[in-house]
Order: sequence, then C-alpha cells, then structure tokens
Amino acid sequence: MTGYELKSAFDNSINFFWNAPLSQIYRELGALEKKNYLESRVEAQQGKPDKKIYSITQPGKEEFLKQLNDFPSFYSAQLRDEFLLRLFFGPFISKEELEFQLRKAIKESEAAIEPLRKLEKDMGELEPQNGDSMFFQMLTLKQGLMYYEMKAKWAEYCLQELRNYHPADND
Amino acid sequence: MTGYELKSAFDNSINFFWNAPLSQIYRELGALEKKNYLESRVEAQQGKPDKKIYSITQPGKEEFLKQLNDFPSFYSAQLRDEFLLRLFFGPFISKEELEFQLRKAIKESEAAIEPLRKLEKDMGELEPQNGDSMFFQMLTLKQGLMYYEMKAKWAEYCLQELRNYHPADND
DNA sequence: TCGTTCATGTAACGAGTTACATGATTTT
DNA sequence: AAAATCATGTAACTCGTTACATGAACGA
Repeated sequence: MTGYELKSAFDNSINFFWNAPLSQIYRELGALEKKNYLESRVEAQQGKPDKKIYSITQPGKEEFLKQLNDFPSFYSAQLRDEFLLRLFFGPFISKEELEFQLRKAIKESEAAIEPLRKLEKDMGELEPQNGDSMFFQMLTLKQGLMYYEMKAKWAEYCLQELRNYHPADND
Repeated sequence: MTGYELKSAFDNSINFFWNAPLSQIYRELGALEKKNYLESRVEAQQGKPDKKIYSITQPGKEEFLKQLNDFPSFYSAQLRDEFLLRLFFGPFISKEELEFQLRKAIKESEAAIEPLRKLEKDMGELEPQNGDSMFFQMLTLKQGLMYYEMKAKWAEYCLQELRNYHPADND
C-alpha cells in the first residue's frame, strides 16, 4: 500500500482505537524501510503525484509477529481524558456550561456509534468469504460500540445528577 | 504542594484518567514557574532533601480558569489500545494465547474496580463537609467504574465467542 | 538485609500533533 | 467558486516515557 491508502485503511477500520495522521504514517514508513522491514517501488501517474507503494519484507513479517505476540503487561490503555479532567474541577465551571458539554458528549457518542453499527452490519453480510479476520474485527468493533454506549449512558446519568444538584458555595 | 505530594495526589484521585510520572511533574512545575503561573519557596528538612513548595499565582489562577473552560472540541479521548490492536490481528495469534490474555484482562479490570469502589465508599461517608468538589469527583469515579465494568464484560463476551469459534485456516 | 518512603531532579528518547508546501482533478 | 480527493512529504513542536543519579530513614 501507499501511505495515503494506509491512512484511509486506518480511517475505515481501526480508527476508533488507533488513529494516525498522514505525516506520522509517512514518517514511520520511511523509518521501517530504513530498517528493511519494508520495501517500496514507485509508480508514475498522470496528473497526480507518483505513488510510492510499500510492501512488507520477510524480516518485516518476522518482526511483526514478534511484536504482535508481545502483549502489553498491563491491559488498560493509560487514558488522558480532557473531559473528565474538567469535570473533576466542576466547581470552577458554570452549571450551564457543564450541561451543554454533557449534552454535546451524548450527541458525539451517538454519532460515533452510527458508523460502527453500519460496519458491523456490512461485515455480517460479507462473513462467508473471509470469516477469519472478520471474526476478530467484529470483536474489536464490539468494544467500540460498548465503549460509546457506556459514555452516552454515563453522560445521561451526569445530567440527571446535575439537575438535582444545588451547590453549597458559588463557583 | 511539592512535586512529590502532587504525584501522590494524582495517584489517589485522578490516576485512572490522568496520570503522570514524577519526572514529568517536575519538568512541568519548572516550566509553569518560568511562566509565572507558579511560585515556590524552599523548606529545609533534616535527614531528607529540601522541600520545594509550589503555590499558584494570580496569573496562574486566571490561566487555569481559562484553560479549564476551554473544552475540547471533540469529547472522546483519542485512544491507542494495544490490546485491541493485537486482537484485530487475531489470526496471527494462537487461540490459547488469546484466551490467556483475555482472562488476564478480566482480572485486571476487576482489580482496577476495587480501589475505585473503595474511594466511592470513602467519599460517601465524608460527603457532608466538602460536598461540592466531592460531587464532581463522584461523577468522574462513576465513569471509571463503568469503564472497567464494560471492559470486563466485553472480555467475557470475547472468551465466549472464542470458544464457539473454529478458524477455517490455521494461523 | 532489602524494599519502600521521602525528595530532589537531569538527559535522552520516542511518538503524536500541527503547520507548511505543492498541484492537478473532480465534486458541490 | 470553493472544497474535497489524490498524493507526496518536511520541519518544528510538544509531551509522555525511561533511564540515570543521590541519599537518609524506617519497617518487614
């Protein structure tokens, strides 16, 4: 694949748990080629820039398998959640702003769920041919769905709690 | 607070959604002082290194409020989940390894839930005095709990699916 | 005796993000 | 007329992680 194709492959599958900007993809492709894990050939095109098509080498495949089977010692991804950080300092933010942001968060979670559901459905229909990789993609998708559903539920819970909440001091 | 105290404050509260190693905390404290958002005084101690106690300045408070009220335009933290990444490439990993890792993931989620439940309980008992900040801490805690519960549930679902799954080709 | 706590940091590395640059073609 | 798509990247910046360094006190 080319870097550009890789980017859209990211966007259409693992995007919700692993994303990368094009500039990073190009950089990493260059670095992997320098290590002989990848090789490339250039294909000319008319009206568009040349394509640089990468493929994996034998040492690349070995390294891939090696790293893939080396599971992280701690499962849970270390989060840095800017939203929770702000909510933690809730007394410094107006109730109206908090409610607005929570409602926005619900909408965003629901918006994130939609394409995942669509992907799930599309996969279910393709299943027979390529069941093997589909099976695992479905499992990752499942977590994506559960994740965003949890977030939406949580935000609704927060809104409800906020409504019955009357601060002792002013913010 | 000193950098060291800050670190333990992190560990005892926002740790599950925002963590930082000591080296980063010291670096950032230095940078914030250079910007006049913080000031510090040194306190000598016997048998231990001197304490460097930081406090926030007026410009610091203003900047804090400014940044706090500037919510991220997209809510969902961009994830990079090493575990999902590996599962996505499931056909390259043995079924035994996957099952082992999933069981480990369940244990880890349950282990993460425990201290959060304890925190929740402790807060519930302290409530009357400092209800204001407690209220919001409870909400963040709630998401932590829901998050790990979701993860455990998901991993159990995966294990179940894996059991009824017999790959077409070999990995 | 060995690990943990208290308490400071520096240096180097790695990786994610943002901004910049180019340019034809196609869609809205 | 403007924005999106195709397609390449470079440069700079920020920030998180890892390793290194020091040293007393205290509990298991």
